[in-house]
Formats: sequence, C-alpha cells, structure tokens
Amino acid sequence: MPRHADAPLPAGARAQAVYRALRRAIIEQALRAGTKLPEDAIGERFGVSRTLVREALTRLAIEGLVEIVPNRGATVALPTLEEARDAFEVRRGLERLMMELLAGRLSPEQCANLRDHIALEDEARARGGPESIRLAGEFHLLLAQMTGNALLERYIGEVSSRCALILSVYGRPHSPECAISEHGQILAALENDDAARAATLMDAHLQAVAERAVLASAQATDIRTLLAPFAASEGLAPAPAPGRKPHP
Amino acid sequence: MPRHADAPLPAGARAQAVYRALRRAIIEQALRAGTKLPEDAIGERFGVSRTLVREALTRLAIEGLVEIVPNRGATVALPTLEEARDAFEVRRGLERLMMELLAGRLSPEQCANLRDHIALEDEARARGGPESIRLAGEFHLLLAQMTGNALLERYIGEVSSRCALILSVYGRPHSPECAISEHGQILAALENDDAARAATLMDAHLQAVAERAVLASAQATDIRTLLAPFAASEGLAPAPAPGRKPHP
DNA sequence: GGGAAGCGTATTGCATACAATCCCGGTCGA
DNA sequence: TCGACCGGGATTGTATGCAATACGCTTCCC
Repeated sequence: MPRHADAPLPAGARAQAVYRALRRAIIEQALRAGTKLPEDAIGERFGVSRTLVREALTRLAIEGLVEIVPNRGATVALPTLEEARDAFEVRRGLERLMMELLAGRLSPEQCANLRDHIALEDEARARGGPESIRLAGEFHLLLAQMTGNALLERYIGEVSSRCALILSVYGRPHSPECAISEHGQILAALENDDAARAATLMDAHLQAVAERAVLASAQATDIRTLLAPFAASEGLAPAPAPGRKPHP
Repeated sequence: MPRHADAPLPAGARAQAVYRALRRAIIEQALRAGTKLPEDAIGERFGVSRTLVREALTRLAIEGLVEIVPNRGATVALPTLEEARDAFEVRRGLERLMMELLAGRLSPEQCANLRDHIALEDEARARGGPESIRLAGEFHLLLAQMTGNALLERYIGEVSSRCALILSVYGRPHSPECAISEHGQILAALENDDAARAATLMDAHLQAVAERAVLASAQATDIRTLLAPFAASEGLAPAPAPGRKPHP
C-alpha cells in the first residue's frame, strides 16, 4: 500500500526508498547503462538531500548496478563482457545450490504462488511490457525466498539484478530472455522431488539465457574482433593481444 | 607499504581505510560481537568526520558484520544460529563452484603461493596468534582470487568474514578452526585435476568447521533447549514454539 | 518497596555549507 | 589549423550544525 506523502517516513527509510526506486529504474531500463546519475538532480527529484542519494548510490555501487568514479560521480554501470561471464558463472553456482535446497520441499501453496508468477510473466511477455524483465528475475528471487536462507536470497537478488543489467547491454532488444516453458519445467522438477533434474534444467536455463545474450553480441562489442576480417583481407596481421596470456 | 601520515589520501580512500580497519578489527576479534560502535568515537580515533564513519558502517552492515538499528546506532553483529547455518550453507555452494573452476587450472606458481600461505597458517596457529583466524579465511580468499572471477571473489570474501564472526561467537575459544591438513589436502586435489575430490574435500572441510563450532554450542545458546530437561523432570510441557511451523 | 512518569544527556538522522576537483569552453601562440 | 593553456561553472568530497530520538537517572506516587 502506498504511503501518504506528508507522513514522515521512519528513520532510514528514505534512503532505502531512493535505493529501491533507482534500482527498479535501472533494471527496467528506464535508466540505461552508462547514464549519468548526478546527486543533485536525483535528490531534487525525490525530495531528499544529497546525503541520502549518496547512500543509495553507494549501495548500488556495491551491488554492481552503478559505477562510481572518484570526483566524477556515478553512472549506471556498463558491465564488461568479462563481468558478464563472471556474473552468470556465480549465478549458476548459487542457483544450483538453491535447487538442491528446494527440491521436494515446496508446499502446495508455494507451488501455486510460483505458478501464478509464471502466468504473470507470460502475460507481461505477451504484452511486451518492460516489466517482463523484472518479473523474470523475480521468479528466481521468489524461489530464493522459499529456501528460507536470507543470505542466499540476498545474493540471488543481487546477481539477478546484475544479470538483468547485463542483458540490457548485451541482449538483443526486447528478446524474451526466458523461454516460456523453462521456468515451468524447473518448477515441475522441483515438485517432483528431482533435485538433480532441477539443477540440470536450471543450469541449462541460465546457460541459454547467457548464450542468447552475451555470446550473440560478443563480436559486436570487441572492436578488434570486428576489424579482424578487414585486416586479414588486406594482409595485415593483428598485433598480439597484451595482458591475456594464452592457455598453458 | 604504509602511507605517510601527512600526505592527504585520494578522494574516497579515507572511508575505505576506516572500513578496512573496522573490518579487520572485527574479524580478529579486537572488537567482539555485540560491541557498540559509536560514530563519534570511531571518527575521533581515525581523524575523520562522522560522515565517513557512517559510510564505512553502512558497508559493514550490508556485509553483515555490523548491525545498524535506526536511531540506536551500530554494533558488531551478533549472528543468530539460523544466520550461521545460512552462511555456511551459501559458503558451501560458492566454494564448490570455486573448486570446479580451479581444478587442474592452477599454475605451479599459484600452487607455490598457496603452499606458502598454508605454512603461514600453521605457524600462526602454532603461536596461537589472533591472526590465525584471519589467515585461515584468507586461504579461501586467495583461492577465489585465482579463479579470476571478481564477483566470486567478493562473495567468498564476504561470506568468509561472516563465518569468521560466527566462529568468534559460537566457536570454542581459540580452537583451531581449520585442521592442519585440510587445506593442504584440498590443494593437492586441485593440483591433481580432481575437481570432484576437491569439491568433496571442501564440503567436508566446511562441514567440519561448521560442526565443530555451531553445533557444539547450539544447546548452550538456546535457553529453551537448555531448560528443557529441567522442565521435563518437573512434568512441565513446553509451550509450542510460535513462528516456526513444523515440517509438513 | 515497586513502578511509572519526567527530564537531561548522549547519540543518531539528515541537511547544508564549504573546499576540492574535474570538465568544458575559449584564448593564445606556434 | 592545431595544440596547449587557462578560467568558469558544475559536481563531488567532507565536515559540521541542527533537530529528533532513545536511554538512564531522578523523582514522585501508590
């Protein structure tokens, strides 16, 4: 229920409100990657001082949604390809753990909730609304909440939102990140007490999401790869890439 | 190399210095769980204003090392038993992922570094110094760094420090958290390209650490469990515990 | 004697002020 | 024409001030 505007919020709640608002704006791509986030403007918009905006931005920076460069301010983070791979790697580890914790332990009520959520996702995707990105992530978050492990929930939430940002950068525009049936299949495996199958499905699901996005645009981002065929056609050999040593 | 005191630190570095100092103090148990952390006192001690102290405390609160109650300030966190279990659960998931990423991919140089570190641990443990706690955690952090996955490194670092705090609360005083040989065995499995064995060993290692500490003191913490036999001997039935519903 | 209410102090929550830094435009000289 | 230099304006970094809240003590009443 939304709060009455003139009722003062309890201590510490306003900074969190700013944090939440910014976070949602980033995930739903209202604020696109790379966008500058000036403290003054945000504070003015939310009716709070820079102090609270800074607190919110700091939190977002820790989560990796915002990048803060000293003396140059905050921008919506622009994850590198390497960071993208890292995020999906960690996410796979966490979600596999989650599957093992959940398999066969979901109450009928929880299953119903999950089904409802999947229906919401499908609906949003059909409409093409921007909230489909958020909803897809929230399915995973909902699962995390059901483990009862608060720390796991926090980590899954963090890495999910980071992946959402990554998809906004590297994903094809408006492509469905999660195929319709995948979440449903995972839920079915969990209900069936089949931890191994759930873990495998989740792995494949995340792999698919990552590949559809990151790998699809890999060569569109790295200018050296982009130019390679042109160089080759002119008989120019590329200089050996520094910093990345070949596999031993 | 320590910095000259009168040279001003670059922007943003002082808050981080406070953060690091507090973090280390907590992990090495110079600041024990539950200790109050007044902004004024800390700021005075470090020569910075409350603003920067607040920033450091906020970060530590996000990591779970300190607890901030609105209008009542910050204290060193006092994790509950449930939080302790959660932390070790997540940690097992993350470190299993780490083993899979590392098995057979360590360079001889990296292995040498790890061996050196293990030697340091043994030495500190033999001396009974307080840094043995930190060093044991840093072994895991060192492994995380070698994955090249920055996000995994951050998470492992966070959850390790949280576990260190937990051990300071629930562990037996000055007990060796990590048996001498366990880290060495894990390293051996990694060198041998045996991902499965490394993962199993790490699992067992963490399980052992958790059990030696958390389970050992479980009944010493929960006053209801503590009183149960006395109640039973008097023919008094315990009231049903609220909030935690029985397994379906 | 026990408990509740009231007050003073200590501490936090937040906004604001000032200083430092950086970016961007113009200007000057080669 | 191009590059280096150099204010001016904008934005961040940090300290400090003021209001609000909570805690501990005293006092008072039952």
